[in-house]
Amino acid sequence: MTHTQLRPPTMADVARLAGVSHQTVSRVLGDHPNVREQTRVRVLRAIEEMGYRRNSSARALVTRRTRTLGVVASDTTLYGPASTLFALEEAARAEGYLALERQSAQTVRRRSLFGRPSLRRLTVEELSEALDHLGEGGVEGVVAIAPQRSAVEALAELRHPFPVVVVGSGPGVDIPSVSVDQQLGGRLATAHLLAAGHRTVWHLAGPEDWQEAADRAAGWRSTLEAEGVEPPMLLRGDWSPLSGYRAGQELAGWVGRGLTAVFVANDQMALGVLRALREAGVRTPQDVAVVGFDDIPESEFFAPPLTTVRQDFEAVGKQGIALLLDLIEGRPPAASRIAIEPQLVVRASTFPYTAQAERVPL
Amino acid sequence: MTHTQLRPPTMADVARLAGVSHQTVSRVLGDHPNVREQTRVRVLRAIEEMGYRRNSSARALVTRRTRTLGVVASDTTLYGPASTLFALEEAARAEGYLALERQSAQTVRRRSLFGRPSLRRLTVEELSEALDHLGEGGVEGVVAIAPQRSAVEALAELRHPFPVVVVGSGPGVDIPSVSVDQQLGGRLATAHLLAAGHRTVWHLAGPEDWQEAADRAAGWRSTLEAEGVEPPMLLRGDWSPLSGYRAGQELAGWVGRGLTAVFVANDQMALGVLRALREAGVRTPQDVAVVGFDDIPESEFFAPPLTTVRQDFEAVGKQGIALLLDLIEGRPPAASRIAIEPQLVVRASTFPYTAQAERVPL
DNA sequence: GAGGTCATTGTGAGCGCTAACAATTCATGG
DNA sequence: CCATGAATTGTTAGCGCTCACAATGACCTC
Repeated sequence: MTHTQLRPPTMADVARLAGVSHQTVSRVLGDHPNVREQTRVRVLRAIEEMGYRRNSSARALVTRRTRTLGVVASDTTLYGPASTLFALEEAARAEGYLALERQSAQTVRRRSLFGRPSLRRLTVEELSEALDHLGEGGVEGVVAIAPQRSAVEALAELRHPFPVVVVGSGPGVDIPSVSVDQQLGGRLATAHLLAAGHRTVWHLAGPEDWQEAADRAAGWRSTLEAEGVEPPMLLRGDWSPLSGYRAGQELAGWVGRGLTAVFVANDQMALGVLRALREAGVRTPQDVAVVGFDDIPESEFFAPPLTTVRQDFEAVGKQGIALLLDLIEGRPPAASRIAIEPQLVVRASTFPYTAQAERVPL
Repeated sequence: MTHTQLRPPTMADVARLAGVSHQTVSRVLGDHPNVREQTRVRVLRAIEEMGYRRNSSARALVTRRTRTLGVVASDTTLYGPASTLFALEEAARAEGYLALERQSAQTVRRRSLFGRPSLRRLTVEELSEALDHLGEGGVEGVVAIAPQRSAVEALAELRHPFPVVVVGSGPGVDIPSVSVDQQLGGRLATAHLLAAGHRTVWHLAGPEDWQEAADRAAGWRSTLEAEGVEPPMLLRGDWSPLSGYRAGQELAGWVGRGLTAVFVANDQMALGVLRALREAGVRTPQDVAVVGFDDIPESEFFAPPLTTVRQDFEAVGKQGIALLLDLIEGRPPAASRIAIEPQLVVRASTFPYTAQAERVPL
């Protein structure tokens, strides 16, 4: 047992031991300039000797600053939200803040009967309760990792005594936000496939309610339309490998009937698609090229290694915290809608960009 | 903008509006029994009207309770630590606590040159700083997700004014801990392969410093030795798919020379092994059976689907928080070394248990 | 040597809340 | 009708800290 149950020493105790007033101790701790070196050393020694630490509650009470930020997240078992969360904590720490985490959905069972937790919509009540909870924890502001449109809308309705920034959801309701430019990602993926010679590109999208899913699909659609190509039927999954597998089985049925390339809205579903195609005797990329989204650490080792779109979560975290701090400090924020550029990572699941430069437009 | 910059109302403000004393307001908020219903309603209405929230710092100052727990983690991009973190937050919330998160390693770049962040050892200084930081955030206790032996040792040395519980590291230094029984996991995996008819089982272990890696290897070794089998050369990786890929290339060279089964210490490395074997023309499971560890959501969709060992992180989180709270409240903990049982999940990367029941002992 | 300036230290108040105790009200029974 | 005790409400004193201001003393300047 390396901790004691005794009441911890106070500033006054330290002051007494050092033979100064409590205010001088406070000054030393606050790096106040006008303290004689000799006094400073004496105080520091006393602090060391007693193992003194300032009481954060007392400080927060008088300064009205807790130096704590809240993070609300829903399904943090997904790669994107999880990566964002860690980037946020890191950025907050760099700014001298602590991160209070709070998942807003109730127990997310690790996997349902067949491989994946079911995605839950965030209700207004859940979000409201989460914000209240964080508020009672004394946060000065909150970053919400809210990729679902419904969540952002709920956030816009809610009243709270601190600023809130949304990350992970693109333009939508009028809330300060930071996100990766998902439409651009969709365009990059689709254009890559078209440039490799494919006449058209199919798309397996994410859940309807997710802003990111909608944006990726919009990027896909606009790229096709700009080339005068009628977008084929859109498939939907729930981000899970299993849903990708099922969609892949369906896609396999279209091979030979115009399907040669698929843009899948995330890497996990792409994994399922790859497996379904393989089981159906369809080769990747010879018969069907596949592009994913996210660039999870595993995708480089899929069979075959997956071409995908990488998102810079670190940048999202940094910008999100920067924006939130601007709001907290009352500074005019540099921008209240920040978009980060994604990046295409080409691997073996598509033909290299240069291999079939000849493209046949319709 | 849904927040105001005005000074928030205090209990006294509410009391004035409701025509009672601030203490009565406090009583209402604290669900104190002896408050007349009529008064209660009046106070509640005033609270509602002013949008009043209790000041957590003031409460914490006088009650000496912050209802906040800290979590230190190092590499939270790995599946295990990440899952544990979320389980901890959930369990803490269920007990009415908030979770203050703090990563102890500095910036973990998402991926180094070739696919993975490098694993960092936690130094005593880093851990010490992390605990200090959390301490200044007012935590009542800390859960450390510390799978590295060096981290646990550092923790044992450190002096801190609150209880600390370690999760994810098995028995070792004398610190209260909760973890999955990794040795049992190693035994399950190895016994499964032996029972399927393999003469021996190779092992690709995790990094040397990781307690989990050591325990899994120990379970593997003891199972072989109990059967009178001399354990083959042990390979090491760093948990990443890339390191698995490299080890897989080496393993492929041993096929035909007694290698028919491999137990890989985590699923990500197993993914790399599978790819290397495939590229070398080695079939799984016909030529070489592979077992992983962790049961990440993707492993069901690997090529082939991976037999692996599932860990119950939710249980780890619950037990970890329960143990920490016992310590905080000064209750005698039920047990200060808790082990959770892992579970074998059989898939196509090994022959089903029943397929080759005939086992030929040496 | 009086007056001024600066560096250094101390004093007092009060942040918003809860806990302990004091005061008031109300119903009841003798 | 008044004592008696329970129910209800109010009063007071800090929790440990920072802020504003006051006090002290050393050192100049003319």
